[in-house]
Amino acid sequence: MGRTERNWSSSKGEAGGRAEFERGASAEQSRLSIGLRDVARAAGVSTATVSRAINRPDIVSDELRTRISAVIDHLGWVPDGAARALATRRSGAVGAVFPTLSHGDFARAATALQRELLAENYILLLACSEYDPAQELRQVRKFLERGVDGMILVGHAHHADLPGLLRRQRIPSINTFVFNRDDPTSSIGPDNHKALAELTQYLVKLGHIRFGVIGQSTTNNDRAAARLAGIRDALGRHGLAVRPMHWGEGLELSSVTEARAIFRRIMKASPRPTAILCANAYLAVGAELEALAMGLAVPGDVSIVGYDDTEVMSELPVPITTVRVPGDEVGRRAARYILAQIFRRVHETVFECDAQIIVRASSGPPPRRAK
Amino acid sequence: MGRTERNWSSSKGEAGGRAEFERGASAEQSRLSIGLRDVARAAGVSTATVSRAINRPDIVSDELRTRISAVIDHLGWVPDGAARALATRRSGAVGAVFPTLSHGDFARAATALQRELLAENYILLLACSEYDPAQELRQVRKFLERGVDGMILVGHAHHADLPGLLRRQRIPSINTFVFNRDDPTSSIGPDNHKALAELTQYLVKLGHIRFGVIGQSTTNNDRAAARLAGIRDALGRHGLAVRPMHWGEGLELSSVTEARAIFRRIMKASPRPTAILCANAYLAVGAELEALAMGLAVPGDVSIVGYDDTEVMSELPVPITTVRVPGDEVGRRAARYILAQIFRRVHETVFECDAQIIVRASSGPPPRRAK
DNA sequence: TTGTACGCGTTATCAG
DNA sequence: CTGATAACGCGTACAA
Repeated sequence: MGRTERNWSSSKGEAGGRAEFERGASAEQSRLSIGLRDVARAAGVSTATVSRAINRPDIVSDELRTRISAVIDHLGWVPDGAARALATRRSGAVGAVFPTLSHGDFARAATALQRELLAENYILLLACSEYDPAQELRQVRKFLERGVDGMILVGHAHHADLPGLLRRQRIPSINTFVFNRDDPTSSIGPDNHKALAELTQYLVKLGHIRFGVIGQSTTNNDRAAARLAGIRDALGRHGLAVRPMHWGEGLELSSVTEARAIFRRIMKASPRPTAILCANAYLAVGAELEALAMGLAVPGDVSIVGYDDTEVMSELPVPITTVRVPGDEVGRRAARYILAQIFRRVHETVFECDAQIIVRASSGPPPRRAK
Repeated sequence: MGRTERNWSSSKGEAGGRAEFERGASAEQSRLSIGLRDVARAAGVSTATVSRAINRPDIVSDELRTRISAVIDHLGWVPDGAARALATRRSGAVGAVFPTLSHGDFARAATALQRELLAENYILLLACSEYDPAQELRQVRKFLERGVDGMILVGHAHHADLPGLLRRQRIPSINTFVFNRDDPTSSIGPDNHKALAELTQYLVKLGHIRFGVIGQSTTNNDRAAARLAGIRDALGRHGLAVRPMHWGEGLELSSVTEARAIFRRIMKASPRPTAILCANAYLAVGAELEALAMGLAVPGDVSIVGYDDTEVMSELPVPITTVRVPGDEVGRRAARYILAQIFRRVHETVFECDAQIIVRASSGPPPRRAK
C-alpha cells in the first residue's frame, strides 16, 4: 500500500496513536511526503514544538530539541518553504535582474550577492533583462509574484511602470552600478559620469587634444550614456569635442573583433586622434591588438584607455590604462542594504563605490609630431 | 471571531457594497495588501472565478473575464506565489548550483537556463558552490526547502548525501557539463575525456612527442580531472607521458598571470616540450602572451592549445587552437529536460554536446630541430 | 459556466 | 516551556 510513514514512536505513543486514530487512516495514506505533523507525531510532541525547535531552538528544552532533531534526521523531513512563506509573510528570497551575466562585473556582482544573501539564509532569484526595459519589468513582476522580499536592479532608468509596482509591494529595492544622489531610490555603484570625466581629464592633462571613442550602445543603458556624457563634458570644459569621424559604436556589447574594425577606421581619419577612449574592457583589448597589428606604437602613436578591468588588459604586451569597477563590492553592499531594509535595521541609503583609475603603460603624452 | 469566510456576494454591485459593510471596517483595514477575495468582491464574483480567470481563462465567460482583469489591473493585485505554491504543490522555480559564475561558460549557461525557464513561466534560483561539495549540498538543501521543482548541477561528483536527498524529494535533476552514459542521473555536456583525448591525438599526429600541461586544480572538479585523464590516456596509447617538469598547476582557477609564470618555468626545462596543453582559455592566453614576451615563435617553437573558447583567443596575434564548449546549449537543453520532467513530457534522458576542436594558427608541427 | 467549502504545511497566538 | 488551534491566500473537487 505504498508508503506508510508511521513511526508511532513509543514514548507518549498513546497520544500519538490516539491522534492518528481520530484523524482516520485516509489522512495518513493520502500524504505523499512527510510533514511537520508526521515529525511531531513521531516525536510525541505538538507541531508547535517542532516548529519552535527548528526556528527558535533556544526556547525549547534540551531534551525535546535533541529528540526532535533526531526524528527529523531519521525521517529526512525538509520543511516546506511555501507553507512557511505563507505563514511568515516572508519568502526568504531576494530578486535581482541584471542586463546580462556575460559581463564580468555583473557576474562578479551576482556571485557576491548570492554569497552575502546566503549568510542570512536568504536565496537569490536571478534573471536577465537583456537590456530591455519591458523584459526587466516582466521579470520584476514575476519575482514579485514569487514574493521576493527585496529587489536589486541595475541602473536607474527603468520601465515607467516599474517604480509604482515596487512601491505598491512595499519591498525594498536598490539600483546598482550607478550612483546619483538625486535618484529617489537608493543606489550603489560608481559615478559613471565622474569616472569618465576624470579619465578624460587625465588624458587632457597629458596633452591630448584629439580624442577618439569606441563606444557601446546607449539605448537602455544609462551607465553607458553617463560615461559618454562624462567624456563630452570633460572635453567641453577645454573647448574640445570628439569629431564624428573619430567616433564608433559597436553593435555587440563588447566585441574584440568589432573594436578592431572600428579602431582601424578611426585611425585612418585625418587628422587622427592621439587618444582612444574605449567603453569597456574588450573594446580596449581589441583596439590595442589592432594597433599592434597596424604597427602603431602604444602609447607612442596613440594612447588607449578602457573601462572595467579584466586580467587580460594588464597582461597584454602593453598593459592598458583603465577604470576599475568593483563589481563584487557592488553586489556585496547591495545585498547588505537590502537585508538591512528587510530586517528593519538602520543602514545608510546611498553609497558611492570608487571607480579607480588604473594607469598602465598604454597611456602617455601624445606624439610630438602629432600630425 | 476574526476572519469570516463569508463571501455573500450574490451577484454584482449590490452585494459588493453589502459584503463590505457586513465584514466591518476592521477586517478591511487589517488587510495590508489586497488579495484574491478583494478582487472577487470588487468584481462581484466568487474567488473561484477569479482564480479560474487567471489560470484557465478559456473556461470563463468573456464578460466575466474582462471585468475581472479590469478589476485586477485597477487594484494592482499581484497573486501570492507562496499561497499558490502551497495549494498547487509546485513552486514554479528551478534551482541551479554552479561552481562559479566567473567562468564564461557557466555565465552563458545560467543566462540560457534562465531564458528557457522563463518561456514556461518558471524562474531560476541560483547559487554558487565555489567548488566545494559541502557548500553545494547546503545550497541544494536550501533550494529543496524552497520547494524547487527541479535541480541543475554541474559535474557528476557530488557530496555523498546529495543523491539520496534528491531522490527523497522526488524532483528531477540533471548533471551538466559532463557526459557519461554510466551516470545514473541524466547528464548533458561534452565528454571531457574524449574531447581532450582527441585534441591530444591531433597534436600527436602533427608529430609532437613532448607535451607540457598547464592545468587547473582537479580537487572537486571532475571535469578537469576527466580532461587530464583524456590527455594521459591519449598519450599513453602512443607510449608517451607528460614529464613532471613539463607540468604545472595554477592556484587560481584561471589566471593569465599564473599561466605566464608556469609557462616560463616549463619552457626552461631541458628538453622542453614542443606543445603545451592548457586547461582553459585564460591559461592559454597567458601561455601565448608569455611565449611572445620570451621571443618564442608560436607554433614555430611551441604549439599552444586551450580549452574553452573566448573571443580574445581568436584575436591574439596568433589565434589559439582550442575546444569550443557550447555553454548556452548546455543551459538551454538542461532547462528543457527539467521542464519536460516536471510536466511529465517524454524526453530523452542523456545528451552529449559536441565539444568541437577549433584549429587556429597556434598549433602546428613541432620544430625540426626539436632539441 | 459559476459558487461553496475545504485543504495545502507552517507559524503565531494564547492559554495552560 | 508546551499544546491546541486559528490564520496565511490561493486552487479545486464538488455541487448547483
